[in-house]
Amino acid sequence: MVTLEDVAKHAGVSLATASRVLNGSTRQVGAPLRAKVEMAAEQLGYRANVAAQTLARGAGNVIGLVVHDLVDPYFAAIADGAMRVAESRGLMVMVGTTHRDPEREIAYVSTLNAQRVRAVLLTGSRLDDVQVTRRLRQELDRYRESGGQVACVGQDLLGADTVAPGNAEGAAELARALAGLGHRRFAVLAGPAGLVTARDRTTGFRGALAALGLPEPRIVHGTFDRDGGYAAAAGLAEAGKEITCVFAVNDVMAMGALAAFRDRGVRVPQDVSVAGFDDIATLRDLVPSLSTVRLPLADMGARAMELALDPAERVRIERVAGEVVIRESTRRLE
Amino acid sequence: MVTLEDVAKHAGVSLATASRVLNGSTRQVGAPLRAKVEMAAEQLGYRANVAAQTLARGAGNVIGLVVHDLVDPYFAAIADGAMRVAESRGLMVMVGTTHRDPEREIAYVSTLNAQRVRAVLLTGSRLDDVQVTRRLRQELDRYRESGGQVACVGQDLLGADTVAPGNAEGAAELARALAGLGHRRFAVLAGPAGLVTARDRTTGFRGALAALGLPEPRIVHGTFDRDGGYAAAAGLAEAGKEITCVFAVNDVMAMGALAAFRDRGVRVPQDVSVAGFDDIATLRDLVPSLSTVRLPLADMGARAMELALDPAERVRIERVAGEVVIRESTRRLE
DNA sequence: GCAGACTTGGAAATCGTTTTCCTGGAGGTC
DNA sequence: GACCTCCAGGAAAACGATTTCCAAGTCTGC
Repeated sequence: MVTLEDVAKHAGVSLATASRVLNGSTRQVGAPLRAKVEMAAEQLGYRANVAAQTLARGAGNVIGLVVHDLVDPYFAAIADGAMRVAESRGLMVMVGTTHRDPEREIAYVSTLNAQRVRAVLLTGSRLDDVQVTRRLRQELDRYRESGGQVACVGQDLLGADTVAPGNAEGAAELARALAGLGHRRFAVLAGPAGLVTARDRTTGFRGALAALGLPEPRIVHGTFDRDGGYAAAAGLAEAGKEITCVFAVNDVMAMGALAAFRDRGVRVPQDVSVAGFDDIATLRDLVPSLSTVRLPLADMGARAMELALDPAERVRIERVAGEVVIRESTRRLE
Repeated sequence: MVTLEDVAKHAGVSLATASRVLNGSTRQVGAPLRAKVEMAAEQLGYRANVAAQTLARGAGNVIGLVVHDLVDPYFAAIADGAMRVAESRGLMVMVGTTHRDPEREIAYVSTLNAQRVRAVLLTGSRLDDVQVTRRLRQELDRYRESGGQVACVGQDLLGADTVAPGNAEGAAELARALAGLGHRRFAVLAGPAGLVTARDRTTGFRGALAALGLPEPRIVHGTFDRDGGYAAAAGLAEAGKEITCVFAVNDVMAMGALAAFRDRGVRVPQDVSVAGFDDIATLRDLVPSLSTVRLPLADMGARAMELALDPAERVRIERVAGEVVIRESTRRLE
């Protein structure tokens, strides 16, 4: 293991000079010495020890990123956007996946704190659990006290810079668009009861329907993933036929719903319309193509990273509006 | 920032004792002191400084993971498997995305070396470029000299532990299966010319056809992603009609091909059969469902992580066989 | 009751950098 | 030419842990 001292010795200069040459400093070093140090470093194959640098400088160049599930394209897209920004600034990203376990999320913040990462990005929906949220906030506060930055993608529940998608508003606008197509009797595949994102989308949707004087939609809970959408839609297909339009609170669930209907011979959109939320890129080629609310996921991730990297006095909440996109999976009722 | 010294002082013990209590050690500490230290740490909200630990111990608990593109479900699945193993051992994962730029890959190895990560996992296809491969190997050697472990998912080109999917064999078996369905005139959406994975799958497929005495398939190059599949299939649809089966060298390209055919009124599988490779989970709900070669991606990622974490004397190459899965996108010719 | 073995606690060296001082020489001004 | 400023270079003190070595007890066995 070749250290800076080896390089300095080999170049015949002091440790300080070698450090100044190799790892950026405000101080100047004369050209001849500079050249000697660079030569020596090259010859010996010197690689700075980041742990030592982090210790000495008191701050590293690593960012912590916490997601629920990397395989979910929603998180993959956000992570991708965030990582591009980090890369462009020469920072490494440390990723933790919670698999939707809030305890793991708290544990990750603690670990990332120990790693003295420069900032932590928390992405994904919070649970509607005061206890857990409180403990998470506590852990975050501890991290901030030691100089860390925090940013979120999702709900503004943690007192940190947040990129907040307009879940309720987007869902409401979707509801109005679907009502505009003539739909009256809806079902909502609402995901888990305790998940704030799912709840916001559900209530936004219901609220808009109520404002239009339309009947209450049928609410079906389930998991927030493809299988949850499948199961919920399957239950629906068995039960009543009077529903003309199903809103799944995310695209992946909508994909599951599509599969469930297909397996049961229910045609989409002829027999029932289906809409999702997120506009996941990987799912654009589904047949029928999915009506949904588009969220600029990569941009949201990128923006959150920027917020974390360029701290401000005040807590900043940036709202991101979703854009309703009507495609083939929802039809106009005559 | 509360340090171990603060804790020790607060508990009225020495630094050494505090260290032994809080951060695992072989040495015992008496119950009363132990309790005092734990109390103090709790009260002060002590979080160990990993940079300092890494420096003192000479080895950190971070793993480096290099992927080409996190949004590509292929890499997401591998990364997920790898990260689960890392998590189960209490290790953090630092992720770098190359966006298919081999220079970035080399740069990442260098950065991860500087970070003194315990192991580096390189996933994804190598390019068929001797220069780049040589330089990457050089960087890896430098990393290994300083005690790092390396493992790959993909081709065995780097002299490191490798989990190697049977690309050629899987493609060959797929070719035989498709021939068994009565197909004779094939096209291969072969991806980029220089990409080893793409090349292996293409040559495996061609080889099997040749062995069966079937005519040469038509080879169309393009990018390795959805749009590449779309463009290649689009070109194909314009040109000849005599082709009855199209093999896209990965599922994402096959999805693009499906879309291209659909847009042009070419029915799959009635007019043309389509097969892919990988069996991406997110794509299981495509219509028609995709015939493909299943690769246990998450397991491969997990296995590579295990190889990296449990080093051996000899370089280990583990071959993973793909399993042909025939679904709806390929039909039997009568 | 005592030699030897084992255990527990602490002082201090160490890990590889950065950075603060300090020093001596060069350059500029009057 | 004296004085002041500026600057390149080096010695040494952090940074926050771990770990080696040493000293002082505490057991054990006879």
